[in-house]
This record gives sequence, structure tokens and C-alpha cells, in this order.
Amino acid sequence: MRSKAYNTAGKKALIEYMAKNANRQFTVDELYSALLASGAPVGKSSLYRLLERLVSDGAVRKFKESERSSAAFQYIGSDEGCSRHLHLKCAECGKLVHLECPNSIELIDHIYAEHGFYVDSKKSVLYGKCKDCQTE
Amino acid sequence: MRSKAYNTAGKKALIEYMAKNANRQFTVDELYSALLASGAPVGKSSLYRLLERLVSDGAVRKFKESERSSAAFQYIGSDEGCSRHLHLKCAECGKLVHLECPNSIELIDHIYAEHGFYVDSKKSVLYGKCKDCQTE
DNA sequence: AACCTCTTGAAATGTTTTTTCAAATGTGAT
DNA sequence: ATCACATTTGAAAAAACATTTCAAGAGGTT
Repeated sequence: MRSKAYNTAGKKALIEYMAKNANRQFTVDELYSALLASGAPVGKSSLYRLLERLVSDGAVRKFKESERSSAAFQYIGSDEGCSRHLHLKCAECGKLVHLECPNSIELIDHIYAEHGFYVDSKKSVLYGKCKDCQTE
Repeated sequence: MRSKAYNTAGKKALIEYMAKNANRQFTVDELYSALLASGAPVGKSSLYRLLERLVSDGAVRKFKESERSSAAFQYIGSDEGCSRHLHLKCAECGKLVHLECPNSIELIDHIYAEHGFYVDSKKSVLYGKCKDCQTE
């Protein structure tokens, strides 16, 4: 059983900042600098702890791309839809695409029904190249 | 342009071992110990370098699960099919399922045709729970 | 064998993440 | 408001993980 969560200043600052920039991803270092600059500094150890909790709560998604060595975090919010549909992440520009497409949900259901495998779409990301990055 | 690849003893030992245990995943440390025990030791720095190359060649796949902190590697081989179909990985037992299912290929094609996003299935893994681990 | 290139491994270095623990803060009850 | 108690914080230390360095060694070619 998880202990009761307190609503602290640092936590609020982090969530507010990430929610405001939900279209972007951040490393822990970037968040540390950003919050420092915003006047609501949060220690790095706290950031690691807060992010870990937010990830397990589903409000934030964690990415680990092969190119960069440090993990990146992106705000998802409590949007229930995100627990159903798949996410595409461009390995070039980092853009996250929410695949609001019935076909992807169908595939997940099909995999469960026919192959017996339960896909956790919160943990799963398809990597590739977005439209914009293909032209280069 | 990549420089010519030499076929060294260490590389052979690594590939042979991983191919023999293609149903399992290994961390660098585990491979280091295993090769040491097998009488064909390979230094860790070499392992990191060899694995990086094998991954970029597509013969080995790299996983980074949230639970464990170090990266895990699994042999795929030069099976061309693996560059097309999706892979499912059980977050419990680590089993890798090759989703040899036309539906998944269809979805990837659909995503490209309709959403303009090129999915690199060599980099993409769906995480979840396999049939065996669901009963627990 | 001679030659050149690529690879190796041990150690040093760099980077990222986790742990520690006393101090500070949040929360609910009074 | 204040108390009591649990949770959280942050700086520093430690651990874990990965990369770089570079001289020595091995692979491939002629």
C-alpha cells in the first residue's frame, strides 16, 4: 500500500511547468534548470523521485532513446484516452504523436484476443520518423 | 562510410553465445561473466562496442525496461522478417514475442499511408504481459 | 613476412541515477 | 493556531552505467 501523497510546492511547480509545456520533452537536467530559472527551484533528487511517481501514476511518460544517454520525460496528463491509443515518437525531432486511430486500438484488442498478449500502451512507444523529418 | 569490419575472436564468441541463447536477454555484465566462464573472455568496453554495432546492424535488439536500470540485449539474427513485424516483450518474464501477424504489418503500413509517420519496427517494442504471466 | 587497418582491454573518465539522513514542510485533528 | 506525526526535501555521497583513451595485439591483403 502506498503512503499518502502530500501536495508540496516542488511537486506543484514541476507539474505546472510540465503541463504548460506538454508538447515538449525534458531531461532531468533541463527541468532542473527551468525550475531554477522560474524561481521555484527543485532539487535533482526530488525531481527524480517526483518524476518516478508521476510516471507510475501515468501523468508523465518516460522515454529512453538510444541516441541520448539521459531519459526524457513528457507530460501526458490524466487523459484516459492515452491509456488506450498508441504513441509514436519521432527519433529525429522528438515529437510525440498520439495515434488517435481506431485501427491501433483494434490491433491492441486483436493481439489480446488472438495472441493472448496484453499490451500496456502506457509503456509502449513506436519509434520512427514523422512526416516533417522525412523530407530532409 | 563505415570502416571494414574485422572478424575477431571476441566478436565470434559473443555472437555464438547470444545466438545459442536467442530466447534470453542479457545485460552487459551478464554477457561479460558468461563469456569469462566459457573460456572466451571479452572485455566490457569491447562488449559495449560490439553490441552497439550488432544493434545497428539489426542482429541484436536493445531493450530498456523501466524496472531494471541497465540495458538488456537479445539476439535476433539476420532474419529479414524482423524488420517488418512488431515485437512484444513481456515485462514480467522478459519473453520476446515475434508478432508474425499480418494485422500488425497492416497497421504499420496504414500509419505510413494515412498518418505520414514511418514506424521503424527495429526500434519499436510493445511492452505488456504475455499469456503465461497473466494467470498469476 | 611486411604492411596497414581495425580491434582489443584495462584503466581513467564522464555521465546519470539512487541513496542517505537531518531538516523542513504538509496534513489532519484538536 | 498549534500540536503531533507522516511525508518530502535537498545537498552530498555513493553507486551504477557507459564511453573514451591509447598502446599493444590481431585480422586481412599482397
